[in-house]
Amino acid sequence: MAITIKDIAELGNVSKGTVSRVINGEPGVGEETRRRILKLIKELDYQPNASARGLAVKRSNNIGVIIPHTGNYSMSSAYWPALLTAVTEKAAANDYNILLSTARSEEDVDSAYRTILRGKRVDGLVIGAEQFGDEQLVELMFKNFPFVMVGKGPDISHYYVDVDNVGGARKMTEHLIKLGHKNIAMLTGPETYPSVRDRVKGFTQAMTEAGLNPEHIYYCPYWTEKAALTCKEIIHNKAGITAIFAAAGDLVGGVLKVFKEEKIRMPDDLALASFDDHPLFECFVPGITAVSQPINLLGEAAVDQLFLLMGGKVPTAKKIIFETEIIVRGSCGANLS
Amino acid sequence: MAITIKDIAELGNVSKGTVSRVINGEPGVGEETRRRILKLIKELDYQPNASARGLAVKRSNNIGVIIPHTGNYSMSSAYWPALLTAVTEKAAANDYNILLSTARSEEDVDSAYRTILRGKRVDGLVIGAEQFGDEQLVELMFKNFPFVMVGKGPDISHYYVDVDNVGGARKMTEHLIKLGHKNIAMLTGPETYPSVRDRVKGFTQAMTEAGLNPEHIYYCPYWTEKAALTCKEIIHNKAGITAIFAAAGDLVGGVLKVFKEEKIRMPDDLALASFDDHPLFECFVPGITAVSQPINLLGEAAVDQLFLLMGGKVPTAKKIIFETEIIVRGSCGANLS
DNA sequence: ATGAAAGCGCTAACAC
DNA sequence: GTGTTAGCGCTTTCAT
Repeated sequence: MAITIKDIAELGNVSKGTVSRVINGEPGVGEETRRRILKLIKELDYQPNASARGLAVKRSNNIGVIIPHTGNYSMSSAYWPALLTAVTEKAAANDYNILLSTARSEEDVDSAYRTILRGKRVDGLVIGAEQFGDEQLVELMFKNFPFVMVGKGPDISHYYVDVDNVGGARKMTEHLIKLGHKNIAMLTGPETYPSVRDRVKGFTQAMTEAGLNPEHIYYCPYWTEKAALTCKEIIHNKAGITAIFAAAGDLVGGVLKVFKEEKIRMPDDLALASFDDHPLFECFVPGITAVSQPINLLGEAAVDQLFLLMGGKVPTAKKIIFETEIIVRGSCGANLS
Repeated sequence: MAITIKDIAELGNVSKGTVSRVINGEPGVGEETRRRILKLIKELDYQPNASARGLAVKRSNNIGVIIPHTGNYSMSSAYWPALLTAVTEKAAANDYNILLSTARSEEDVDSAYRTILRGKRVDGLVIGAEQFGDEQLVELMFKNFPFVMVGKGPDISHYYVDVDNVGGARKMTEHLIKLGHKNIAMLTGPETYPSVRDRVKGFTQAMTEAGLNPEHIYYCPYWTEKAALTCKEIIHNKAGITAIFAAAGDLVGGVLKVFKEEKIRMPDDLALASFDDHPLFECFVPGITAVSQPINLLGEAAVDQLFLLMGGKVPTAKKIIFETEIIVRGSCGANLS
């Protein structure tokens, strides 16, 4: 039988109330008493029961994380795992645990939503944008439940953290242009995603400003096989394209596979740039130039915001945007010294 | 204010007890009543408070997962994210949530241990082997706390799931030998890890049986930079080595980086094989031959075992071992049709 | 089939 | 400074 606050109280010849005060570091306990109880707690290796405490204070000390099904062998991007790690660490530093929910389908999202959110299992939520539908988001907002999104959500304006997708895509496109590419194709995710739209915007801006025509934009689900198919389309449309900007880590695998199959050499036959970096990218010959996102910062900022929200405070900023960095490698033709 | 069982009871003109029975699908409730209460629950969107229920039944319906810090951009392996996904899914299917703890250091492990395990936050634990020290494992066993390890733990004999590391390494080594390699170096993890020892064993067996000398075994932490350094050592020791067997996904990045730097071509200059597959491996030219582990199965089996343990049952097998599969690509010189 | 009531382990308000 | 007590929302006997 596990040891409870009552046991400690009896053994220490004090009341449960006093023990509770000691546990929570509250004032109003004699120095000697406190020391004695603390010693007892340590000796008996007592830990307060989380459910009981949760019931009493109406807090779970858990924060829920809802992200897409990741770690799947079919995903070559390390984005979500990295984010999860950052969030978990930051939460742990604040004495919060992570309740995880990975969602593959719409129903998963909904069931995650029900089990995790309801029943006060969590005090707040970090949600991978694109995971929730508008209705659910609206419901959360309506209930005034604390949550922050990672990545800009649908249309709904709520607290979120994100990278500067427009800027990142723009910088990369400018880099490509500077290297002499004029006919650049953009391979990107589903058109409905705000992040996709922003990346397209950045691409379009850079192209237009350089007097080039951003006509080759290919939307494609984040799915290797489909990316490969779309890549083939790009290659075979004979539009004189010299560079492909794969605007998401998950798409790069598909492109690389096609390059391999069709013996396309980077950067001479075709240049390749990625939005999202991966440790293996620098192992390719040439290395794959990529827009690198500060995922740790995203995760930490998300948790910071969430804690503010959970504390009933109003964060100063509704969104927190981080800059990206281009990691120049050889895949686009840069002259690497 | 959130709606409680009391509200439902009053609105339904029944007692809380009856509502409780309905919620939990227990018998002893009239058909009409049950229907009525169910309807009410749905209408009011009622979800029982997890803490309260946990307190009453002494179960959290959470299972804890303790794995190494993953998703880190410095890790090129998808092993832990994939495992986490599988575990989460399987748990969700049984109405259990995942409480995550990623541990970077020894202290992290200990704090994870304290916060998660104690206080009945979780009813059981899935632990990435190599995460816990012997003392903690012993403590868990002593307390008779249900847990299963993924990967064989230190010396302690407890329930675990794993792949056949000996067999996998052996198969890969035989593959290498069949392709004509005689002087093969094994680059592997820390010597203290049971999985490492098993892989070394498999390698040694295959070499010895072929009349070859398994003398080139290099132990190295799972850390890209160190792997690169060790790889250079292998290359420069001029022992006439023709193939490197990197016995963990995390090491492959280091090797590839060196290959790139030193312009070593696979498989002619040096062959490369990996233990652990990754979606990007097939994108390299040539593709990287790898031992593929059935990570999903591992995760599911771990949860299955854990549920048995949690149910007070004694699983029929103390360990569950899965076979690996070699994915032959071009990096070792195979003649790909 | 259903209600009443005790109790799970803790916190918090109030007393002294 | 410390004890007492009343819940928190649920399950679970035990009556009826």
